[in-house]
Amino acid sequence: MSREVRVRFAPSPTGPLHIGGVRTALYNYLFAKKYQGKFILRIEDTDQARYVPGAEMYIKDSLDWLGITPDESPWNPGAVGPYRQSERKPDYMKYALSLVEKGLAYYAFDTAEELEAMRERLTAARVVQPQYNSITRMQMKNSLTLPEDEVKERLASGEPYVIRVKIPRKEEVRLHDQIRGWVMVHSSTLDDKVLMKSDGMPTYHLANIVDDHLMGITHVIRGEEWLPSAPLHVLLYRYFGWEDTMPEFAHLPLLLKPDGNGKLSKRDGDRLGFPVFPIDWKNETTGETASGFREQGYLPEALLNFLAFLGWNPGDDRELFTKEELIEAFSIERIGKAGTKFDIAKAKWYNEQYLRAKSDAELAPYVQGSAEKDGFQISGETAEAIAALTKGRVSFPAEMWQESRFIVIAPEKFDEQVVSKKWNADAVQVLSAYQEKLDSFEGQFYAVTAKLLLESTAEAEGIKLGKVMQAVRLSVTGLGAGPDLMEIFAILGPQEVARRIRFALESLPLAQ
RNA sequence: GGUCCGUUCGUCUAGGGGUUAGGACGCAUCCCUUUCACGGAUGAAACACGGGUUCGAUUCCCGUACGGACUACCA
Repeated sequence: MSREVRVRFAPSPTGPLHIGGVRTALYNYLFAKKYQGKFILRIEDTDQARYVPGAEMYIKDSLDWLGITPDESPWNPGAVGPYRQSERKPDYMKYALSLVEKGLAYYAFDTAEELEAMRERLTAARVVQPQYNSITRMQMKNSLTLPEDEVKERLASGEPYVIRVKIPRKEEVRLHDQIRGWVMVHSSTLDDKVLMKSDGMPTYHLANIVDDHLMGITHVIRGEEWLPSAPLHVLLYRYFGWEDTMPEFAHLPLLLKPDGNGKLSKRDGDRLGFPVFPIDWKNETTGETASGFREQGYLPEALLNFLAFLGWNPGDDRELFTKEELIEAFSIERIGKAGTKFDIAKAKWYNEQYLRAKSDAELAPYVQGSAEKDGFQISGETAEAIAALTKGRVSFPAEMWQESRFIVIAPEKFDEQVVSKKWNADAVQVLSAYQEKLDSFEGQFYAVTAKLLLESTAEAEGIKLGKVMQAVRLSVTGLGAGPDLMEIFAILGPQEVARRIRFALESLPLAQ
């Protein structure tokens, strides 16, 4: 009988969640849902110095926006809470001490200066990797080297100490990773990592193992940056006697910068012209805002789809997946091994696909919102018409309004390049006649109606419509290019079109 | 430096001992369009290198190169 699948996303609230973290969360979510398991959010706030207020809510808001809401979290706790490590503080010392009792960990009293001196001494002695390990620990101040009485005395006097894990001298540590297969590391390359810090808080390594065990985590899906410390984690499971329920590991390939080298970092923010955060993040100390995908106009379902394909693929040619389809298709076996460069052009393409798939009614509020920011109130009807006209031409919702604001705002200036090239006697002749016909027009004014009327006008004047078409567009929109002109006429209505044409005729006298 | 991980078109990737090495983004050309886009079609574009193993390696093995992660009382 296999256990219920339980996975966790465990960010530390040290700032805004970056997009790589979002992908990790997504993969965890997809995996959990695929197997009808639970997706847990655990806040790893054991580093008091780096704690950033607001980061927790940012994480929650980001996940909510993308629809990858945890089944258990600080905000909807399950049975294994609390879900913030700072609130689980008493547990960790207990577990660390159990290791000390078993002789698998020890107290260490070395000061920062002493540690630094040790590293310098080792470096001077040409030791390739100066570290606190099975060899050097015998020259340091710890419960392995100090007399028992002195250790007790130091502890009783309240002297600061840490608890370090005792890594075996010679041992091959084997670790199975679902993406990379078996990974072998020799314990001699590992150091005696700190488990409990002198402030009484656990380090990531201890807290992570204890919590994953206590929370019944079955699969650890996390970034590749954790692979080097995974052998230590395996060792800890063994030391605690939890090997039989040790989770499966899957270390995800990293998200890389699109330019140059290295992993995509928070600093890359707006440097590269695209966001690396899911939603806007305002830095309270500097007052600066790092932009997010949401505010840039990315639709959550598009970003989700894009993110899923960064390092994973379904094995066939399909690329457009709803969240439900992703859940159905997802598997750890199909996650790639190599790092993935972040290509914003593809994200944009996904956004276009999802934008076009939306109904005009769904898009209307976006148009109304943009208009309002611009200082205009427009009706739902107009907004829908604009959406219909522009959604196939743009990448982001806000561009629909930008593409068509001349519908609401009559042009006062005209594109000079188009004026000089296309504004001529023929155009003036056709437009003069057309505006008169529009004035006397009665009945429903559809796009085809507008077109028929324009065509017959040009014909009556003996002028090829194709020669003056751009001038017609110019007179009504002020521009040389844009959405289907006749559809625009239909939205404006005959009177408004006629009025604009007259304004253009007055504003643009023909040069003699 | 050390340990670990990786390497198919510019990018995301499929594939896998014998293939015209497939798709997508982007790019180019053409078609559609009385504009610009959308859409459609076509095209250019890749198995890092060197050794093995094999009748045959892009695919398996080893090495090299290159890239990346880690190397804190940070996660």
